[in-house]
Amino acid sequence: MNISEAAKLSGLSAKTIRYYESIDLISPPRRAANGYRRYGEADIASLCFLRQARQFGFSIDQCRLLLGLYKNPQRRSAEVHQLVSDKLEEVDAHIRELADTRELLANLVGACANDEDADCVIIDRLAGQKEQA
Amino acid sequence: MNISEAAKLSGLSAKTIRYYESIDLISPPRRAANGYRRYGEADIASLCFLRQARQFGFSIDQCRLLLGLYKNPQRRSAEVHQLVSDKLEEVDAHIRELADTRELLANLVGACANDEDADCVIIDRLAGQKEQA
DNA sequence: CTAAGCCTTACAGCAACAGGAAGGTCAAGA
DNA sequence: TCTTGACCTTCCTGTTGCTGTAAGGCTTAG
Repeated sequence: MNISEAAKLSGLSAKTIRYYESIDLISPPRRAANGYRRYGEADIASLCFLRQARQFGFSIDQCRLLLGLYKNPQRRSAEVHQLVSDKLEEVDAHIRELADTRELLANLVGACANDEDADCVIIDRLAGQKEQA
Repeated sequence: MNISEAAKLSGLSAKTIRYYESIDLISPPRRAANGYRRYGEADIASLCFLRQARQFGFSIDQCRLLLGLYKNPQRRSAEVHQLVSDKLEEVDAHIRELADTRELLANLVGACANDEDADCVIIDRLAGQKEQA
């Protein structure tokens, strides 16, 4: 099948598929006589795998590792488990960071007069000099 | 003062300060006879303001607006309030998204045998075809 | 005189694509 | 047969917010 059908089946865009090929994330597919890319079932499976992994938040490099494990029948599930728990920690850290930011913002929102005056606690706080902490 | 002292006082890097100038986020400072940038107190205040705003998660474009309000004595605090509540919603949305991802990952981690076997529920789930939902 | 430590500009690169230009190909209809 | 539209190809640019590096000039101490 051509790239647009591969895109439809995998849920990725044709652009993305070509991009994945350009960075050697997937192997180059066969080409038809006219130069068009031809994809088979195994290709589609890899593309679906990648779409899922990306949706789970894995970076391209992490996807590279996961795809390697996916294609390797000699893998140990412990390796996969390790990758995924690392990712989980990563996401947790990110959430904690955002939660902190969220609290700071909520404080600002609560402190602002929200009226027609020029006085603004938010501006004042943002203007605070660098703390020596 | 030269750029490196401005950097120290503001908490930004010299690179970042030059970058902010290049994208017209801050106005170009005066220059000494030798071509070096010279910064004054008002410049430092703007730079500190920007560092704080960035730490609060505001994008460069949002910082542009905030800085405009900061420098405008005719501002209405309601405008500032609006910008910050929008940002708060943005961050909340991001957190919700990450929380969803986190749950999915936690599920995977829990379901994996985590042993020397090649069988791996994680791989199986990631390999699932595109759902028609 | 030279070496360190500032400063300058300008270009390349990161992630993960999306958009668009310029052109080749293919199938269907008038 | 010609044309139209929908495919396909490659290549280049832009996104965000910088950081790194190169290649060179200024300044001050030894």
